[in-house]
Amino acid sequence: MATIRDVSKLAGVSVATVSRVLNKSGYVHKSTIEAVEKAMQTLQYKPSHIARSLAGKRTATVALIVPNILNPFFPLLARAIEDTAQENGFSVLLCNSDSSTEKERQYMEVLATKQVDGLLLASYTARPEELSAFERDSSIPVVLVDNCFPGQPIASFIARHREGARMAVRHLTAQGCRKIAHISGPPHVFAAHERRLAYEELCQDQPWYTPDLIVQSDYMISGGELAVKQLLSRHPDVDGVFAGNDLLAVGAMRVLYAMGVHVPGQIKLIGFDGVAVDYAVPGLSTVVQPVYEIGTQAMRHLLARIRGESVAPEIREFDTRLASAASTGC
Amino acid sequence: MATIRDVSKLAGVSVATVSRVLNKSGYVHKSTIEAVEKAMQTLQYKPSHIARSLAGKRTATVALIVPNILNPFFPLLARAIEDTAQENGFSVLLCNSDSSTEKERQYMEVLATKQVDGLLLASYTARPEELSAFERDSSIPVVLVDNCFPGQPIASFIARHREGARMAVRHLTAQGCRKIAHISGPPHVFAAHERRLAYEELCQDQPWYTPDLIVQSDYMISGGELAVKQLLSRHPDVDGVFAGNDLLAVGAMRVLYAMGVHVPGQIKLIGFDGVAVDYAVPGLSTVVQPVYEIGTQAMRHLLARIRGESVAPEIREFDTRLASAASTGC
DNA sequence: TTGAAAGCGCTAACAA
DNA sequence: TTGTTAGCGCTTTCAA
Repeated sequence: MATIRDVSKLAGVSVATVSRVLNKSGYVHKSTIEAVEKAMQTLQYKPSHIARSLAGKRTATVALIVPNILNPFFPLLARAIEDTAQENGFSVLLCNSDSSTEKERQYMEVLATKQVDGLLLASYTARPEELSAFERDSSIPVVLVDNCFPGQPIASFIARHREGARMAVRHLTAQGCRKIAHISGPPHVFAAHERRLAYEELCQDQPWYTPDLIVQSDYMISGGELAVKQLLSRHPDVDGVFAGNDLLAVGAMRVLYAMGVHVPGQIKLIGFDGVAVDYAVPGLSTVVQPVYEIGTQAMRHLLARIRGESVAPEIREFDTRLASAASTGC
Repeated sequence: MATIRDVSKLAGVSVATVSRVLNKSGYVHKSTIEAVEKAMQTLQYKPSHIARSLAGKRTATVALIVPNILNPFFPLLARAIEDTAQENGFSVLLCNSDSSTEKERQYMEVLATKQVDGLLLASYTARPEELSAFERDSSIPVVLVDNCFPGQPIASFIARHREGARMAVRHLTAQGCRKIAHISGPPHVFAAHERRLAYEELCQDQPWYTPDLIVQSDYMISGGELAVKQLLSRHPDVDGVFAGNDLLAVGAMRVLYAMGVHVPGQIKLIGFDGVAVDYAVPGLSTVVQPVYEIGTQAMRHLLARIRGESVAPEIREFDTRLASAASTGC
């Protein structure tokens, strides 16, 4: 592998000059530029990122920590982030935290010693103080995705879950549902909380409402299966289910199908996220988050921070969209 | 951030000694080890990966290039690889090639200058000579996943697709199918080719067989939708479909459902991969690849290569497993 | 068992 | 417009 020194010798200039043409910094005579570029060509010179990182301070690498890339929400997010990174000459380190604060902590420690230039974090367990401390100590900018801490100075990119959930419930009502249940996600997950609040807000004054129409679950298919069984044993007359996310909805759909309960004939079902839409048969109604857009914008913001542009750590919210399909009778 | 020099001063030893206790290399007196460790503690010392990489040659980072993390096959692979990497102190860079040789080439160039220690490649477009050349020029070991070049000295980890496909076809036959079609994947994809060969091998001598029972497609849901439409217009009497992968099967299932063709009553359907199983309603029969195992073993092999252990670049094959469900009447 | 010192390949003052 | 040089933080001979 040719080094900057080899190039400088071949071109008959100093390494500083080579560095200058490499970084297009400072003044270099046109003819020297050409000579240097020619030397680089013939030597097949490729600057070492490692050496650059040690000398300068940029690694051109960011990290993405997600709970689990197997949850279909995250591949789309990862893809958006990687695309945007790639366009800007950055690489992406992928980390799975399993929502364990311990694993998150470990990752962040390694990432700091690897000197990544920025961190995109999809976490529902991290505390805002820890994140601020990490930013301060490591001086690595952090951007939160799909979560936020209102009032804290942490950049966050998140959909308008409350509004989206309202759309879901209203849609069920509009489709004729008269007793709607909700399978909610983990309460410490901001999005899950928001969705549940929207359901309660719209339903709690209805004559048929009782608190145990809400079944709490995780965000997994198996959770949806379990939840809908519980629900039907408590309330056999439910005719609409707002599942906290698409995985829960798929789980619910599978059980209903197995039990011979017709969807949407007997029960109408709607999910949230818009990630499993293409897989479900029959089509699953859902509230679609603009995940790709969220990822792109989050990465753009992070890049701006990395470049030292002074961007405020605002909370950016994104509109959702109702996608109605067979599972609600559309 | 404390450096090795800070530690050496506080401990009253040289940086070389600190380096020795850091790497547990060479002889160090027990009492000095303790002193150094104490100094590291009080200074909260964390060695810089970057500096280590420049001095030594290890980055403790590998790259994973996949066509597209959105294809549900790859998150599972990525998860396996990342888990194994993490257990061994390695990080994983994620790259999406979109099966473009140009993007692959670009990534590999960047990865070489970033001096990743190894490359896991899921590619159906790369040529074996290029890979060998890359290994030689960059001295970065490459492991191929879900593809292989028989006869070439490139380590490969891949399922026994031919056998798996035979299971699929035999299962359809056993379930009573008397005219079986095949939706095949891209012909340049090794796995797709193998699966198709198995289908042909088992079906071409049947009285009902005609070559146009094979519809060629991509490996996407939309492809499956299109293919099954074509198929039914050509052969309305087909009663079994072996889809080249689960995405194709899901696409087929959606169209069949929409057309009012009952699955499995009128047509029995089976997929391949085992990645969308949990999403489909009703359950999709499929041939399950041990994707997690493949990823784990591939990463282990790569780690061995990185450590300089002399491992032969063999082709490792993995058994598949039939998972029968509602879509074939089980 | 320990230390001094020469790099690893590059950037960024500072001089010229 | 260009060159000299001192690092960046660590590893690794080579001597002691």
